Parts: sequence; C-alpha cells; structure tokens
Amino acid sequence: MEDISLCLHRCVHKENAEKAAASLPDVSVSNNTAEFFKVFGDPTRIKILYLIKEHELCVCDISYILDMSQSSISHQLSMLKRERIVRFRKSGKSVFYSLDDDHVRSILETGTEHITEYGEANKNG
Amino acid sequence: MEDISLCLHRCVHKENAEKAAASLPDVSVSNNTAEFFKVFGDPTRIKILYLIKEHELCVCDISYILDMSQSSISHQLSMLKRERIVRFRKSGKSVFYSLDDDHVRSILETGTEHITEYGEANKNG
DNA sequence: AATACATATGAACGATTGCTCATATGTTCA
DNA sequence: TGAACATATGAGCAATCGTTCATATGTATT
Repeated sequence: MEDISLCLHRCVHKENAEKAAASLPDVSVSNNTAEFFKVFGDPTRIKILYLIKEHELCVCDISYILDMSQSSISHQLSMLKRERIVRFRKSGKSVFYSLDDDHVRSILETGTEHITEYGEANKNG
Repeated sequence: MEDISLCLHRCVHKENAEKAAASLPDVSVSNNTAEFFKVFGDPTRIKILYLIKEHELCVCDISYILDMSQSSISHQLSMLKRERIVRFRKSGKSVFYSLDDDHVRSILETGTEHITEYGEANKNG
C-alpha cells in the first residue's frame, strides 16, 4: 500500500534474503559470467568445442565436418575467441583452434554429464 | 570443381578431422547440451543462481532482491526448472528454489573462476 | 606482381529471447 | 465459501542471435 516495495513487508524471508543479497557478486561479474556461458548455448558452438576437445582443427576442417559455411564457422570461432574459450595457432594459410584451458574442458564435460545423467526422455513430459 | 566437398581435397587435415568427426557425439547430445548451457547465458538467471547457491529462496525473495517483476522471475525459474538446474520445495503459498545438484554448482563456480581469472579489462580492446 | 587459397568481417534478414501485461492456478485465513 | 496472497503461464513486442552474402585481409606459389 505505502510504496513499491510492497513485497518487502510481506512474503520476503528477511534473513535468507539478506544473506543472499550480500553474497551476490557485482553486476559486472554476473554480466560477464552470463556472456561467457552464452557462448556454450548454441549447438554449432558446442559441436565445435566437442570437435577440438582433444585435437586442434583448422577452420576448414570444422567447416567440412559440420557441413557448414566457412563464414558461419569463422563467426562462431570469433565469438569463442572473444570469451577466451578457444585459443588459436596460425600456420601458413591455416588457423588451428583448440580449447583454451581446463576450465573450458571441465565445464563442457560437467555439462555433458549433467544432461546424459538425467536423460532427456522426460524433459517435455 | 568436381563436387560440393571441394574443401575435402584441399585444406582438410584428414587424420585429425576423421578422429574428431568420429568422437563427435550424437546431434541430440549437442543440442541438449547447448540448451542446457543456454540457460546459464542470461544475467538475470545467473544472478538467480548466485542468490540460491547457498540458501534456498522463494520467488518473492528473488523478485525483491533483484528488483524485478514476479512474472519475469517466475518465467526464468521455469526455464531453470525445465533444464534441471534448480529444484523446488513448496511450503504453503511459497515455493523455495535451490540449486539442483553439484554439477550446477561446479559449472557456475568454474565459469566464475574463468572470467575472474582473466579479468575483463582487455576484452574489448 | 598476379593468382589461388584460407580465414575474417560487416550488413542484412528471419528466428529466437526476455520482458510486460493480463490472467489462471493454488494456498491460507476469516 | 470468499478474499488476499504467492506463484505460474500465454500472448505480444522490442531486442538479440545465427546464418548468408559480399567482400576484405593475409599467406603461399608461380
């Protein structure tokens, strides 16, 4: 009734809420973390990551294996590069891409574990 | 010149490409993994995850702390639920949300590590 | 230098996303 | 049962995304 924080005086569980609010990182951290994970959120990019998980591949290799245009793959790789998810090595006309570090490998594997563990049968049911 | 697999006969590095292609999981795994990670790719959802990382919170708590509409938070939570990233417990009128399992906690923490390790100063430069 | 090749990048367009608004569902209390 | 509350959900709209197309950059090879 009195102001916009109506909810504050009602259902909010003060102690938990205050503890949680205090532990919430700076907005820029949340934004950067979300931007980082966003890159994992596309099938094409995930396939690229699976492909280069063990051995480096050049743009053309990836483009061929996934049967997608060179331009599309290159755009996606630049996104992966921007978030430091992949590293690259130039050699002649080719550019070879590989996973950047163990954070990335760990995230990819844990994510895969998570989805294979539950299975997907009962997701839309 | 001869067919669409032009590139095959040129730059593709056969051995690496074949190994990588063979290790590529089924398309449905890639799709599900991407869908799973997509959920981490939004600032609002990341904030929600940080908030409930240690202690459960109800929808109203989250809505209040993040200063966002109840509807918006509820929509986001349903997405987090659909991918089994959060679990919930009903108690009276309230619904309390918490992280689903250690996969989720691990991914969240590893991601945060990754972005804080590199810093973000030189990302757009 | 000229050509061919491998990769990168800007613009544009259809598809998807995240929010708001309106409303439905489900719970508590009188 | 009816009113108040907490949450869920469908529709719609602006913003963002992923691709294609055209073209630029950079590296051998002749």
